[in-house]
Amino acid sequence: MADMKLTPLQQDFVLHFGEMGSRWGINRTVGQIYALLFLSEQPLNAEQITEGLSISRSNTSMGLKELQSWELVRLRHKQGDRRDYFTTPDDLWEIVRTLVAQRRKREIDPTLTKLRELELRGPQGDAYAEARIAELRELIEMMTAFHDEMNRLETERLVQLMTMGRKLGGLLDKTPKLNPFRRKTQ
Amino acid sequence: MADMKLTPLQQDFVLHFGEMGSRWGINRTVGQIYALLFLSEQPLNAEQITEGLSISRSNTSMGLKELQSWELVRLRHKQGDRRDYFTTPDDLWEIVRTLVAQRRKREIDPTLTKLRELELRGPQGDAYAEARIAELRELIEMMTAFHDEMNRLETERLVQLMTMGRKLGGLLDKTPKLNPFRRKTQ
DNA sequence: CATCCGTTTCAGAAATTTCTGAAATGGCCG
DNA sequence: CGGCCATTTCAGAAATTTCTGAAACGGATG
Repeated sequence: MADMKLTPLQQDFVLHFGEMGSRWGINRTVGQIYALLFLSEQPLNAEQITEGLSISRSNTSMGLKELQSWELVRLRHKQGDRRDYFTTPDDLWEIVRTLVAQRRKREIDPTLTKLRELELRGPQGDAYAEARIAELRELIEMMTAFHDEMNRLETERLVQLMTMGRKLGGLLDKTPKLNPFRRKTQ
Repeated sequence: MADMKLTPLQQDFVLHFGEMGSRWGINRTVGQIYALLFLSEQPLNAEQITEGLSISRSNTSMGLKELQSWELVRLRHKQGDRRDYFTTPDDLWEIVRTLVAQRRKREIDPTLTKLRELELRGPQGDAYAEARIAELRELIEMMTAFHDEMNRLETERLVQLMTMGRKLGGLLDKTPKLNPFRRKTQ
């Protein structure tokens, strides 16, 4: 663990996460740091990450700060060593929960706030736009409420729900019911 | 509809979508074009969008191309007018389905492919990393299978499921069952 | 309080992404 | 075919984001 040469497997995984970073809304370095920590059994310190990824020390520092702001990374300490060591949670479901929660916070919540703010202005004479905005707000509220529910489930129940497969549809009452989100025209 | 002055409501909504664009993995212009189309009862042509958003004609063209590649926008034609007109679907659920499908295609599927590729190499002597990769692949497979299931449901059933609230947990069998994704240690 | 060691900040450099105007393309019509 | 109109392409300009090295910071220790 001293010289931090990556195995070909780590190398490949890390590079992939780096490339995907931009699609995931993080930058390459942040993706690579996360990937490296994800595959490391032992916590790593900033120096090891810097060396492993051949990036600058300050870049590592910024990347770690970013990952901490996402709460995707844990800080650890070792006896008699004042450097910071980092890991990712062992439990993948916990990672997913964090990821979803953070994306919601950054990608959804600000828009929900904005939509509510727009509605507070009351009718402005553009009935279509106003209806469209209200409809979007309702949809987002429904989805976030559902997310809250799923989040409340213990992991075990969640896995149970997700692995139900075809049985899912069967659980639901098939009585015809009006769908508030379907429009009359197209 | 001729001179495309935006109302304050449209203006504000469009600017918000522009700002959020970067968080959503699209650029400002693309976000703005989508927002404008979303609030427009009538389909708009490229010229109207260009004018409404005060951007260049070529930027509009590129933005529309991008939105078409996401399948988030529909092409329409008017009698005796050979310009292309664009709209967003009336049905918000359809928009959400498209969005989720596209994000999965761009953000998840390539990684799933990569993970499988890494596993095909067989044991390389880094048991921890190999286990971690396998675990991640299994998790992603479970989630995509679940997505496929949800996607199969008609909108009405989906809404029914999402609005179940607390009853969700109650539906599930509470018999203790081993969770294949929880690790022994932390 | 001076030094050591690890971390963070920050201004500018480098890289990347976005945007524009001009030119090219493509199809329709007379 | 030649002109017209809408759209796309593309090379360079502009804007934004990422990355680096150097300096500042902070806190433990002798």
